[in-house]
Amino acid sequence: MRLSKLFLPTLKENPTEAQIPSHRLMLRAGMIRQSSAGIYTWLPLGCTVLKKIETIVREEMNQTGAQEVLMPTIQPAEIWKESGRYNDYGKEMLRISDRHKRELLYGPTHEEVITDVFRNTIKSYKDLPYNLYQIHWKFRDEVRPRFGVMRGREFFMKDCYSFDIDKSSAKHSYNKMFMAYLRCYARLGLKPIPMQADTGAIGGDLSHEFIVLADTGESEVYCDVDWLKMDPLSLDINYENNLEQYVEEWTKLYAATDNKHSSTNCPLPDSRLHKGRGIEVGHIFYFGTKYSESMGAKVTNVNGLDIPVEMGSYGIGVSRLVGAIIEANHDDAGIIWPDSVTPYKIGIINIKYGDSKCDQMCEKIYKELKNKNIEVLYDDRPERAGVKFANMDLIGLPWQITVGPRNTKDGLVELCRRGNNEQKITLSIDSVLSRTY
RNA sequence: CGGGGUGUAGCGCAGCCUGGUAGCGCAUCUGCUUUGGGAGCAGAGGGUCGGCAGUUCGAAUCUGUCCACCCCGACCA
Repeated sequence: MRLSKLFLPTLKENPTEAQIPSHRLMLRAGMIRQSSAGIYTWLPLGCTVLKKIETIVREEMNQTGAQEVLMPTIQPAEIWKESGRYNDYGKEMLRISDRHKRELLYGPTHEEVITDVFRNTIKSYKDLPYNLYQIHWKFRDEVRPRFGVMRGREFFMKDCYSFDIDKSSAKHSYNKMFMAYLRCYARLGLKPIPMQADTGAIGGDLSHEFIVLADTGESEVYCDVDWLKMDPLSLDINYENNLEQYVEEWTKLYAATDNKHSSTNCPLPDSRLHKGRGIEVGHIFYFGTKYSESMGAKVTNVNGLDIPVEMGSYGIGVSRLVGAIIEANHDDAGIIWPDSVTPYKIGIINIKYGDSKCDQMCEKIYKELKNKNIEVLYDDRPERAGVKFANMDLIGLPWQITVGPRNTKDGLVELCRRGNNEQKITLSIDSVLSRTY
């Protein structure tokens, strides 16, 4: 992509409304614009990152055998009355009515919709288990939206719902999600820590929330220093096998949020206690028959008896993750994207646009990298060098190739890794084209 | 939902106390100079001062009311 063509409205100054780094940087880097409180338009740069995260989450979900669906954003109030949540959910649920005065709502979550589909179609234990997921928009009318996309009212979420015939099978479904979540976050360049959690409005008796560590996170987190060494991607997981040992491995180390932690109940000596900050980016629940019971989602078991199906639901805040990743990866100059989600892998800075040597070299590098299917953003604007450096640092592409008159005469360019700008290396155009990024 | 705050050009702000017809920096456009970390000079365009009502000869400024947004707390992916 040529920067001269890209819709990228960056801001030099900090917008006053943005208080935390991710919000500030997303606005400044031209990723989002606010539409109203807690509701955003995603501009090309932000949209690309969102899609990248979505793809990783989708890949990991598919690996577990979960199947993708799309449910409506607008739901009938009727099914919520059946489950008993229509009144319970409170003002966070946006209630609307259509021209016939029928009661509708903009879905804050989808247990009711999926349970409704399930009960109308699945009748036998032989069909189970199923795990169905979707990745799309939800709306919760938060009293106080804040922190940009980290706490919006409209948000992009992966939610999935498991259906099993009995408790042990349901536990396996839960464990699959548990492990898949660890993998998702790790692939996004984050350090995930699962923590025992309250089940809140969704209900149930088994639940974990996933916290990622970030210095500017919203809540304090206390955990065993050994968490920092854990790497979910090093595990070779077969989702067909019993995953209990892995889950145990990943829940035995101490971890607690500040409202559950106190120096008196903490089992760790100070030397092993890591105190940091974290952001909640996922939550998984096993809630048994809470909805299947109230909504009559029953299947016939091996003995010919109709029994309510065992369920769980599992959420990942995809749009929130964009903010969380930035919170965990930025410096004073801007964002530092992890390779897995960066909107472009390489930025080419043409220091002197209009200089035939610089232009030619940039064009060559741009075209050849594109031919190698590397996502590259070429700053071909007739701007001053300082503007281009500042912009490239702000949008945080992991690699920067600088082409300037100092080096073009010798056929050389400079390469540096975002975050290590002082460690620029000078190399030939051939080696910059042949190396792997 | 309780408490606090802010709405003036695309962004950041001053002006308001003490009413007299709107200003600064950045951005944008034009020209010249400059050219390796958000350039300099000269010029230009852009605002029904959040909306409505009132007081007044006259309202960005005073009064009332509504709206929007932000911050702190309680709640959440």
